Amino acid sequence: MGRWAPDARGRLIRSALELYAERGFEQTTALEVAERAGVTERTFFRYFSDKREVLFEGSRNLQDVIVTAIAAAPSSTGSIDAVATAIESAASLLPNREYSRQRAAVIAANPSLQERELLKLATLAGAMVEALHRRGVAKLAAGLAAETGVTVFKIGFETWIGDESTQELAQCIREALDQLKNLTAGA
Amino acid sequence: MGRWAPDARGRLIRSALELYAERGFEQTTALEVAERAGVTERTFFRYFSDKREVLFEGSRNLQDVIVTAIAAAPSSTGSIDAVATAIESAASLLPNREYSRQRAAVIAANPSLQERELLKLATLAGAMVEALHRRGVAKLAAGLAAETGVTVFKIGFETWIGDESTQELAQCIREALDQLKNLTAGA
DNA sequence: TCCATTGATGTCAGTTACTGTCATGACCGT
DNA sequence: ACGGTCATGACAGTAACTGACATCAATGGA
Repeated sequence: MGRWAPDARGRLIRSALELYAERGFEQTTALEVAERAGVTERTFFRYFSDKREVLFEGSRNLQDVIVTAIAAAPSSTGSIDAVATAIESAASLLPNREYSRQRAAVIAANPSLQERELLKLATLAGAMVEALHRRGVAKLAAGLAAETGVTVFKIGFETWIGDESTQELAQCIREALDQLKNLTAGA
Repeated sequence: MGRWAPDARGRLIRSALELYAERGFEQTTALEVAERAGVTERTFFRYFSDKREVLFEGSRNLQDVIVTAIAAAPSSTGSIDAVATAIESAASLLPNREYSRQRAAVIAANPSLQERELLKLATLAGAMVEALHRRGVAKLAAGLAAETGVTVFKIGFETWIGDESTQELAQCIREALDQLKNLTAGA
C-alpha cells in the first residue's frame, strides 16, 4: 500500500469535492479531478466505480457500524430505540461539519447525486431491517422502524448542517426522534 | 401530432421494456431499442431524456393527480387519511398488473433504475408535503404523513404485484395502511 | 548483489450514453 | 401550388467508463 504518491484516494476525494463545489458536478470532468489529484483519469476509475461514488466514501463503513450496534443492543430495547441509538453511535464517524455542509450542498444541486444518496439510504434501511430480523422483530415492524430511523437521521442531519450552534450531530438526531415521538403520541 | 409513424413514443416504451426484460438493462443499447421501435437513436433521446426515463413515463401525471386529490379532500380529513385516499384514487391510473410486474422485475434487477425510482418517490413525497402545507398541516407532520404515504404505497404495490389473487391495487394499499395503523396503535 | 515478483500506475484504444446542428420531407393552411 | 411547420434522419462531437498491455519502484529471496 502506498508505495507511490501516498493517499491518492484521499487526494481524489478532496479534489473532487473542491471542483464539484466550484464549478458544479456536471461541469467537472473526471479528467479534471484526476489532474488536480496528480493522477490519470484511469486511476480515478480504479479507486471509484463512477464519478459520483467519490462523494460517498465511507457510507459502507457507517452501515456496518450501525448494523453491529443494532445487534449489540440489549434485547429489552424496543426496535425504534435500538435503531435510533445505533444511528447516534455512528454519528461520531461522520466527517466534520464544514466538509459535510459542502458535500450536502453539492449533492442538493444535482439530481443524479441525490439519486445515489437515496439508494445508499435505502440500502442502509435494508441492512437495518435484516439486523432487526435477527433480533426477532416482525417483518413489517422492522421495515417501519428502519424507515423511521432513516427519516430521523435525515432530519437530524439537516438540522445539524443548517444549525449555527455547536450542537453535536447525535444530539440533533435525538431531538428529531423526540419530536417524532411527540407527534405520533399526539395523534 | 403523429403525422409520421403513429405512436412512436408508445412503441419506444414497449420496445424498451421488452429488450430490458429479455437481455437486461445494461446489456441493451439505446440504439437497439430505437431500431426495434423503427426510429433512430436520436429520436429515442428526443422523447426521453435518458435511457432509464423510458420506464418512468406517467409518474409525473400520477403526481399531479395525487396532489389534486389531497387539495380536494374535505378539511376535516386527517393528513394521513387524505394522503392515503389520494394515493388510492390514483391507483386506477397505473398500467395493468402484467406490465407492472415486468417493469418491477426490470427495475429490481438494476441499481441505477432503483435510484431513479427512489428519486421519483422522493419527488412525489415532496409534492405531497407542499399540498399538505396548503391545507395548513405543520411541516414536520406533513413530512411524516407524506413519507408514510409513500411507504404504504410501496408496500401495497409490492403486495399487489406479488399476489396471485385478482385483488385490486387500491385494496392492497388500503390493507397496508390498516396494518400500519394497527402496528402504531399497538406500540 | 542481483533478479524475479508484485502491485499501483500510465497508456491507449474502444464502446456507449447523450447533445448540437443542419438537412429532409410530409403535412397544413392559404 | 406554395411557403411554413414539425417530426425525423444524418452526422459529428463530448465525456463516462472499460479492457488490455506496458512500466517501474519496492520487496524478498538466492
